[in-house]
Amino acid sequence: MSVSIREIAKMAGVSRGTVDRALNDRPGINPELKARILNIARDVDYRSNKAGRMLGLRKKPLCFGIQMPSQGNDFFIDVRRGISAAMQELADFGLSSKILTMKGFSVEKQLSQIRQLLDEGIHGLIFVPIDHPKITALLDELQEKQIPVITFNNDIEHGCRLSYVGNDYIASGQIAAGLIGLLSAGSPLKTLIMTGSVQVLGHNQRISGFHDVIKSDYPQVDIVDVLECQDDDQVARERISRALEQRPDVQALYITAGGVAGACEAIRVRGCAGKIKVVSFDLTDRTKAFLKEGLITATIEQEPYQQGYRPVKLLFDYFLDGTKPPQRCLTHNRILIREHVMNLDTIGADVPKEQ
Amino acid sequence: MSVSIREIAKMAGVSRGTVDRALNDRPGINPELKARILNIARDVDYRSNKAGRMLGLRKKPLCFGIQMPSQGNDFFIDVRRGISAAMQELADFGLSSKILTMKGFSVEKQLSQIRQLLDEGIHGLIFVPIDHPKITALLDELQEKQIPVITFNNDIEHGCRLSYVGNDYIASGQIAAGLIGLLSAGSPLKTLIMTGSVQVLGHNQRISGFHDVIKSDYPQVDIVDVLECQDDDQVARERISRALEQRPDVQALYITAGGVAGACEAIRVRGCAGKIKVVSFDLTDRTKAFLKEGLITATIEQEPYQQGYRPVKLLFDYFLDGTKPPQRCLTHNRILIREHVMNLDTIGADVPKEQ
DNA sequence: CTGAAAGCGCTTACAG
DNA sequence: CTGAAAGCGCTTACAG
Repeated sequence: MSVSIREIAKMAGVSRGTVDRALNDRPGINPELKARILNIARDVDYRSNKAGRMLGLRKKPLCFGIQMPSQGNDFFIDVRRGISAAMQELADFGLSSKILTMKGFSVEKQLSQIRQLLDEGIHGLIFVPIDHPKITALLDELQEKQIPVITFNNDIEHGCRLSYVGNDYIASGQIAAGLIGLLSAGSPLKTLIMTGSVQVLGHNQRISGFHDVIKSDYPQVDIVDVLECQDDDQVARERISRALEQRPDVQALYITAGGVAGACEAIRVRGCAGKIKVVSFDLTDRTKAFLKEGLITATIEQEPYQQGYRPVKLLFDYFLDGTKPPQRCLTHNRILIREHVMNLDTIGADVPKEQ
Repeated sequence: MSVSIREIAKMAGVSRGTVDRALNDRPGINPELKARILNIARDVDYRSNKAGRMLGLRKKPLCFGIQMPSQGNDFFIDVRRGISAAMQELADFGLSSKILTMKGFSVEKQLSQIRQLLDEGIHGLIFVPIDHPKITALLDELQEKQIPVITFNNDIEHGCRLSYVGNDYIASGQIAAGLIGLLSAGSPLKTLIMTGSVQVLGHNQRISGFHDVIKSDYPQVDIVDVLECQDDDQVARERISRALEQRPDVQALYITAGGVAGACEAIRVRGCAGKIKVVSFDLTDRTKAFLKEGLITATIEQEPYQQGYRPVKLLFDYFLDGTKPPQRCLTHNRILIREHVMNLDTIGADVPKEQ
């Protein structure tokens, strides 16, 4: 509980309005006076009180725009839970949001949806960027317009945003390799990789992180092939089925992205359930069922709830305080095994579920 | 953004003070009038605004008492980080705290420290209870005095508290069993258990959860013995050393509590590093080093930061809103392997570390 | 360029 | 039992 604006006004012998102008870089104040006030504020280590600002916010309520490729993608169910929770928590402080979603990754769609949000009037933007020059250009434009941006789930290589909340794809690939290594128990293990698309940076990073660790620490693991399934279950089913036919010696499958259900079904049909070790990512309802069944050995989850919750909170705090979040807020790579999902209780205190 | 108290006052044709008396069960109001006001509030779905209440709080600032056995226990380092973060976040709303800590588990010490906190004047209590009738009795007394309590890290069987934040010890034992089962790769695995104390409920639950899963799902795993080390590294070193001498066929060690460093040193001295699979709990600096070395195969962490952060937040919200938290807020059982700790980045977005 | 007033929603003494 | 006023810290029009 530090000093209030009122006390600084008293010390400087001016009105509270003038102190406010000095502290918040508002126009219309004598530069010398401003400097004097800022000095006093620094001396007494003034920090604006959140409760006061929060109440004041209701006069000019904030609105955030959110854009994401969540349609038809179960991963985003928990993301949306996180967003809703944060919005509910902050609704009392006047925060509202406009959410636009799309199916799949289309640069044009993303651009037009963000334009729409801007037209409708938003103070900040939260979205899952596609790594494309047009999006980078848009980010530059937003910076000009003083609209802060937080990316989540996927980051953008070049382009300025306040922060990124999400997975470190290289690290998650490394952890997958560590798991496969442990599961090998020191014996040779022929491993197949199924990836979503070689065009997607994150998928490739999950392969390169995996590859590096296998090469340096688990030489007994032999990567026999890398298949692509375009995140499509049907394609995954066919490719995996064919691969197992051609290579009956495959003992492990590492899936970097989508197509998990298709791959698992192919394994089951060939009678290999439980014989082939499967490591996947994320935890959809289908993945959960395969874990219970013992078909998937382990899955690595990336805290989707937090990926929705945190960006909203961070952006709000930025408006309230000017608090700058870290450049990257990495979510934890949660290894989940059968016993995690057999027991509903073990969800984690940060992920409230409906009771 | 719902209606304000002012609007309800207008609808009821009374003053705001009267509405306040009705809504907050304050004395001195005509019962009929109160009922009428409450009806209106229900009709318009009135919810008090947090920002308003938060600002009002500064007149009668809240103070929480915190008591825990953190002295000389590295597990509590992250717990304290979580507490500090929550306190800093809420300082603007007038919250302060008094923290008393002890070394080990003494019922008398715990009682006297809590008495001291009560004497100094606290509005709510957060602590790690010892499961003992005297503590249960104290909880009853606190309920009489209307002082809400949140337990964390350890719960108390009988006794009323607002909520518990911490591990589900049975579930964590089950997950440890799942890990050992996977590491066995289907072959027989002679496994030794080292526990802290057979007097401690949590330690026993970690054994029984482990036992149940092994029995039903991994019959190839053979539990050869259960040793006790009193959470003491010296004792652990000796017991494990002797056990390995007598039973050179041991292939895995499951450690339910403390003494991890002692046990690991014994394994290293006997030249069994990497040959014996070790599963432990929590992540101290020493555990981290053994994971990097490859001596510990996996450790199960229980979100210590959240165990400090959440209770403070939940108790504050309770005072602000009357929001009742769930009976139990379980923290996630995080399986950590070597690759998690090789890379500092993968900490998790909910655990801000100093950069 | 500066000040005085009103307001955000809720609570709390103080009058009546 | 009820009301009118003042205040929590900050912001924002409106005067001057």
